[in-house]
Amino acid sequence: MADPRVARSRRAILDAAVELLVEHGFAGATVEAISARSGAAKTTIYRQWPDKHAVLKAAVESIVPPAAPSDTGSLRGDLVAFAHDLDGILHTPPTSALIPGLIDTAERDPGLAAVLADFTAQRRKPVYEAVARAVGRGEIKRPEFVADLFLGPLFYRRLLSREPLDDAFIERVVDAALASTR
Amino acid sequence: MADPRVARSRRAILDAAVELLVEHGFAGATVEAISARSGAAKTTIYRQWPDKHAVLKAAVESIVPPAAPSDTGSLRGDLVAFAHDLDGILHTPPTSALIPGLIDTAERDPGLAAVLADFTAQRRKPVYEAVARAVGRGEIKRPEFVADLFLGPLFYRRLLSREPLDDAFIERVVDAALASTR
DNA sequence: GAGTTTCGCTACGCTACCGTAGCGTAGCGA
DNA sequence: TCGCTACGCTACGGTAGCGTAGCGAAACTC
Repeated sequence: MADPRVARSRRAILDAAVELLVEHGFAGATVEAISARSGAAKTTIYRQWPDKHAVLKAAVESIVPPAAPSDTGSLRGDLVAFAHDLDGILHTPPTSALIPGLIDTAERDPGLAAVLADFTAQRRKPVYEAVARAVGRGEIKRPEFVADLFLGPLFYRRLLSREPLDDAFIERVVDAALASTR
Repeated sequence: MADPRVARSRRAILDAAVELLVEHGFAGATVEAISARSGAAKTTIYRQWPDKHAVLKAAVESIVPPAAPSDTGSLRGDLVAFAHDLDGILHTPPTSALIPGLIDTAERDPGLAAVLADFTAQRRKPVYEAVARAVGRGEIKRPEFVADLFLGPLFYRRLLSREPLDDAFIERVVDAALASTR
């Protein structure tokens, strides 16, 4: 029923596309380069997707990292755990190298904007859940904005100031986010 | 001595380049499009810059916004003022539309990375100065990381969560940054 | 094993863009 | 006014990339 050749070439193509996006950004991820690296013929690529845009979108979608749920019993512990998880995503490929290009492309591409929104939501969801638990425990009083206060400085370091997320910084970010909730 | 024609065409070319970067990103800012929009011939562009890359770099450099110094007497007041200034930069062209592309391009282009670093430094400098004054007044005790805690959430909203910087949010960001310094 | 489907390959047509050359013209400084 | 310089224009050569067509071969299903 299901021909394994389709899944095989599909995976090879998407893997090659992700590699090229990581190495050279959206400008360098051409159909011909994807074909050369994946070993799949250009015609095979166009048999599975209507155009280049669809290939790249599928490639990006194929690596949205799953949320990492964490319930340590305290909001502080949860946030520190999330921060370390996010540190990995922000500083190891493929996600690391893909985020800047995705943010830029999303500015003018509704389809990829949706993918980026999905990625953002994936990151915010466990934060919201941890905050909700903390509210339930009476641990904090003003839960609004916590996700922005917490995630903002972590992304800022990756995208703008280009400094690492060391433990001292993470502790401080968590402290600041928590301090304003009381 | 100085031929005004050079400055005139230079400005027309850079203005057109910025417009195209704003509208279509780096991919759409081609030399031919710049020529068409500016009214300057393609040859004139190549008389002033060695290649396309140099033109785009000059275009980006031409719009780095100046720092807005502010000294209200309290760190809180200074930060709120900076936040409103940054709100303008993050949400009105040309800077607004240029930042995502600049961040992405800087990943693989050392020249534009320097331009981005300059932009970032422009934003951080008055924050550092305000923090130094606050330390001098004995207003805060732990000045490190304040710039990240303060600027991070503001950029995060522009780039990732795409929510506006309303007054309630700005107040909260400032509160959080301040709370962790005591 | 027979029939079907997917594959890789080669070869295109087409467009967009880069960067250059040569020419005549118009604006500029002195 | 005169010489110089920057200009716009047209025309290139060359490259890269998109998406398509037709074919025989290989892999898969049943």
